[in-house]
Amino acid sequence: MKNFDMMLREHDLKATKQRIGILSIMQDKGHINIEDLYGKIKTLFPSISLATLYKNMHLMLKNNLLTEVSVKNSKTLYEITKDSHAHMHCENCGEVYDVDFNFENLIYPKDDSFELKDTQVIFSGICKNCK
Amino acid sequence: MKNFDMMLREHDLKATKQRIGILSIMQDKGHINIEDLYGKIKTLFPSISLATLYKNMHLMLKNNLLTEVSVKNSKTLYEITKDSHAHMHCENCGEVYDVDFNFENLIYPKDDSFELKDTQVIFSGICKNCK
DNA sequence: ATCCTTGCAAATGATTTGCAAGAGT
DNA sequence: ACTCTTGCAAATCATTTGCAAGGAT
Repeated sequence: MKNFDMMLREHDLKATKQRIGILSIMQDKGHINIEDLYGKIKTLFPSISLATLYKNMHLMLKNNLLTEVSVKNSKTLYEITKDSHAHMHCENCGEVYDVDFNFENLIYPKDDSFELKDTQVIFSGICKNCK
Repeated sequence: MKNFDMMLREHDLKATKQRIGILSIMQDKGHINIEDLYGKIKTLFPSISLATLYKNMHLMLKNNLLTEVSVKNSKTLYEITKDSHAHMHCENCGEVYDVDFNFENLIYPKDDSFELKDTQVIFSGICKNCK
């Protein structure tokens, strides 16, 4: 718990028990949407409100503690910000897996008029479990 | 108009004037979200309802005439399905640009347990106009 | 003629806001 | 103590549904 406590402080956020709870669930799940996260966090803090969850998600996103993962046909997912990697998204069960990926290998028409900040790669298909 | 008329038929959809209107706006705009699309389509068909727009978008997506583009922190965008390409997304103005991209060049740890169907690449940053 | 699509209104679902009480530093 | 966060309720915004009338083949 000291762990998440520090993470929050380092990102200029107060370490509330709700936030620590959110982060511990996210660490456990890897990728999670708001609905599922709310279900989980309520088992830790039965009185937590959805408004609090949304407020915290937005704050942690803004402070770069969390990262948004947008996948087609699915609710937006969130993960704890990690080093660069790609995602595999199962179109059947919706699960998202991290994939080691070296962005240096990406060959594309460099365009100096565009200030590149981030690159996202998402592989869609059917995962092992669903085949 | 014969153009979109045929496109619709080829995808097993009736060619209604509302659908043709939606497609012509999309062709013109390239990438557009529901809200903006509704604003535009209403100038062509003032009495069109949002429900009709949503129903048609879902049908055309299902029949692969349209493709969904999910970008972070923005409303979902839609485009007319085209040959494979990547996207550049401006974090400032929200504009999305198509980028020629050869997916053959993508090097990643192939995993036979995952049945790959589609790969999405999104470059985020600041576009020329916003710099 | 038949089946699909439209437009409307209402229902549902998702996200945001304001505010008073409580928690963190 | 001071400021930020929480929980609640209500407001707003986004998407979906059912149904009767109209349109496409």
